[in-house]
Amino acid sequence: MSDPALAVHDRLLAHYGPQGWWPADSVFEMMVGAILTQNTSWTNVERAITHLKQAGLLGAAAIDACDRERLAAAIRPSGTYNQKAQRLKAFSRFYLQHGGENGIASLPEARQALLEMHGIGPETADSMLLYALDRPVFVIDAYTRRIFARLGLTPPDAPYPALQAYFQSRLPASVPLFKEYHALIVAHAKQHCRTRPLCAGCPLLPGCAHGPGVLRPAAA
DNA sequence: GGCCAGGTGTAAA
DNA sequence: TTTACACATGGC
Repeated sequence: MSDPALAVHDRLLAHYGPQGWWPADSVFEMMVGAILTQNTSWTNVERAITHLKQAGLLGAAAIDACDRERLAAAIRPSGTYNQKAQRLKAFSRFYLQHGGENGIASLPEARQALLEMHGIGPETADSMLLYALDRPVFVIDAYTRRIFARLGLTPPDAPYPALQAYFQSRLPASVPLFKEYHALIVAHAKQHCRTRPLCAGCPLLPGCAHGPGVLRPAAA
């Protein structure tokens, strides 16, 4: 009998297939995307990243050197662009000071160092650690909290560290597994569990309309 | 026109 | 220590 946390992953993977996260051309682009996607749809992040590329601003030195207003204008489609411009500049400085992703990756307390930066919270830090730096940390987002609360596996108000511990204590510490799992949760949430407080047709819920063990889209 | 998006930080109560 | 709000564009 496998753990429910692993069973959910297996069902999601069987249904949706590998998600291929994180979509980016470089490690730095991934980390930029992690900041840009804060409370923002990925399609808007893509627009912002395209603008950055066109402006020659998708590099730490370029972001560090450019005016905050110009950076903000480039990332405008991602929303909260003034905040994010400031955050990108702070992160780019951090990135340069540590000698790039390899320097950051070699920090024993990389997570703590990221969290100490203004504008990088636990989800952004863990997204960077998992997808950009290949550290086996499980990323918790609003979807994860919502879905697993609905499944009755975790308390709805469980704090971030408790949810992270839930997964990390039950799953093998595998970077590919953690990457795929978080991506699958997002893919599933987009399709089924966006609405609150309950998604009656969610195939992961007990007694769902699709019957036991069956995963397919809620749309008829 | 309202709600939501691969959150985070700050300020009231 | 909770709760509320600001940040802000774009899709549905």
